[in-house]
Amino acid sequence: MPNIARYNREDVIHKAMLLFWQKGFGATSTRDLQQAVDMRPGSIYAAFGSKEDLYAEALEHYARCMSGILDEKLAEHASGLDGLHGFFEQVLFEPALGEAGQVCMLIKTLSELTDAHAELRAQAIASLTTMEHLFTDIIRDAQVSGEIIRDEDPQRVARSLQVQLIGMRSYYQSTGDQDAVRHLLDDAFSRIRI
Amino acid sequence: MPNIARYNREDVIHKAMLLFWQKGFGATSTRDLQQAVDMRPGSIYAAFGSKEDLYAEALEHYARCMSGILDEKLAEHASGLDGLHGFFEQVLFEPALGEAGQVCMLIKTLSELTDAHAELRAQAIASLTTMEHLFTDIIRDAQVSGEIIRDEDPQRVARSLQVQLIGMRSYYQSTGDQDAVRHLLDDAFSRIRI
DNA sequence: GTTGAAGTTGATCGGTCGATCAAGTTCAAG
DNA sequence: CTTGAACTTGATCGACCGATCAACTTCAAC
Repeated sequence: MPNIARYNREDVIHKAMLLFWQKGFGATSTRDLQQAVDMRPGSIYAAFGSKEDLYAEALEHYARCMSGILDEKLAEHASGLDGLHGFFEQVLFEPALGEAGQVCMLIKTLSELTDAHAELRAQAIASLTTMEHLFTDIIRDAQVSGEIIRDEDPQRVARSLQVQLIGMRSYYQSTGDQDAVRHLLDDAFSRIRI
Repeated sequence: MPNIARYNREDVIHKAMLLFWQKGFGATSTRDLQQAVDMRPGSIYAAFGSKEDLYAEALEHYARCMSGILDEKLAEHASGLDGLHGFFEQVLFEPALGEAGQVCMLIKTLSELTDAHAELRAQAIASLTTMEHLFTDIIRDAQVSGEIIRDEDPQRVARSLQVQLIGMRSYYQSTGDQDAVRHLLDDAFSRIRI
């Protein structure tokens, strides 16, 4: 029937995600977005509705990417715990997604936005919860296979790891001290092993 | 000679700090500040120079408050490690400064601001480093007094605690799960004791 | 009481913000 | 070809941004 869309939706969302992630929601202007995705305002608003809607899609895309990276790492290692360790390593040091030393986009969202954007906050919280559950499953499996002592609540261990990952990413982006973060990472995992 | 200032500088900085901390640098408008500190734009700019300069003073004030809280807690406990534990507890659960469940203002600053505000970033990093050094001194003393095993690098232990505090504050503000954070906090300290 | 520097006020500056929309363009369907 | 719905374009909207400044007020010094 009509004219065909000249943009690739996934590509646009990915580029918007990288820009939002780097600059934050408030500091990213619609002009910045127009340039980053090479679309004019009318097209963007027709395709995505509003800046907030586009951010929501970017956030979902981010969470999907992180899950994808975890899956990759789990596939690379026979041991789930090694896979999780690899995931932490990649997220911290070989981002492949965005720049090195960037804080988690979910955490950055929650840090920046108030209840004036309650939906985006809720979405970020939901994604964090999902990640925690993925971690918990890995820890539980590691207990079954004897890599971790069994008498620890797997959810508590997973939560501790997630908290430490959040902290390490903040610390790394502040100081850029890769050696220090390496030690923190290795300590975090050696504490729970065997 | 002249007219006397009708405002109390410390009080204004404190109110500005609370607002900046809650909303962030970019999302806090000069109108918001005018209302919060009950001053007109001309007076604010005459007294503080610019929004960025005022933020710098607010950030310094925040860091001073945190050091003050740590000093209080150290004075309350005979053991430095107990004092540090008390500091973590207060910062997480009885803020007294600002609202409960608020992310560290230094971390929030670093999360929000890019190199376009390099001076504010540098200031936040410097304050974080100062806190890490304070933690390190406490850990070293605790090793001397036998509360912690001696063959651990005190800086690494301090860094681990700081990273966990950063992570716990983010986690707490995301989930509001006080019990979970309580356990994380107790685990963090029980891991290093004796 | 007069002086004048310090402090205050609120209107106002140019810019940028998120969002809109009439006009123009494209292309599968008939 | 012609049609017309889908899509794109860029000018433009009102709102708000950080910052400025001329006019005004205050009060210690003389």
